[in-house]
Amino acid sequence: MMPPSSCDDPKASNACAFMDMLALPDFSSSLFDWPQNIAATSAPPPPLQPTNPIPSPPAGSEVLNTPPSPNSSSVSSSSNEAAANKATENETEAEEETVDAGKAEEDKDQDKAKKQLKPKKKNQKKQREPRVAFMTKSEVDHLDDGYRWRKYGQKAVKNSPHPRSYYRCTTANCGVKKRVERSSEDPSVVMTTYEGTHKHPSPAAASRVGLGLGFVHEVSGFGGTSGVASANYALRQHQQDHLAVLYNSTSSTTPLDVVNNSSSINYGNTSSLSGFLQNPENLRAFVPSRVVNPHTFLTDNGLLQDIIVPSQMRKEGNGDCV
DNA sequence: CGACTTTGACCGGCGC
DNA sequence: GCGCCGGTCAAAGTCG
Repeated sequence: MMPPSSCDDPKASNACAFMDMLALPDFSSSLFDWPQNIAATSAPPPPLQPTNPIPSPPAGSEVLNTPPSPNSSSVSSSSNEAAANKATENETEAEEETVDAGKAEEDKDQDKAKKQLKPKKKNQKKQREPRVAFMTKSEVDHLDDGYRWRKYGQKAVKNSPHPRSYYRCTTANCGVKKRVERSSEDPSVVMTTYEGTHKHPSPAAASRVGLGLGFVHEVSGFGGTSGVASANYALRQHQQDHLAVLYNSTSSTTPLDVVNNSSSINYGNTSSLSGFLQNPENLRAFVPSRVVNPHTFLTDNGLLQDIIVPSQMRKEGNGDCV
């Protein structure tokens, strides 16, 4: 079922590739104390811990990159923020209500009422759940990431012939959500956004002990790991060979990190998420303020280590890994 | 029959 | 204030 994990994959130098492809500023000497020879550094991932088995994205697709559109930070956060906040509120309330199982019925009714009347609290800009997004090249919209999702909505996307689908983790008390939409430029590209953190093991992971579904957990400081894990999983699963962008929308519009796996896609229109990401300038501008601590990244077997970066990609930027 | 999808409606935020 | 838009709900339909 599950494709072989690529943890032990020789694509370890992804971190390096990551930076290269992004043509990021020289973080190695400024922001952080980047490890030398990242490529070499990405040593074999330590035994994965079943800590936070996170989701895993897709099966049967190539992870490309994410879609935060430059102008609209829709994917990443801003525009979604509002709704997200709203949602969060609802979720929070829901949780509180569910505390008392005996009131299940009542809650239901209340929920309804809530929805209809919305006496919601205001000025409570709840913190957005950590979000991670990535693009994959796939024929299927809903990629298998190891978790079970229920579709709860679909909306037409402006300026795009492809609708956006909304999924929620079916596990009780797990508020993780996922948004899936196809790129308007390249229909073969699926943009997936994970929001929130799973508080339970992945069903798939359960039967996949040792597969390495815990690494994402190591990427601390991101504010969340589910999405990251999912993305990682996806990447691993599909051995994508494209650009993968992961960002944490928790912090407004700053992506957590961007991982480039390839440059085979050419999005000319920067007004689109994909196009935006294709522009190194954009990436550069996006990442710096919140670049993930390389140490965490590399030494903890974080994202990069899990994200597959084809050798061909490693030469995108400067070519050499510091 | 339960789980999941579809789909139209609703709601709140935001920009004008 | 109004309209647009993203996100969510929930009834109805579909599927295994």
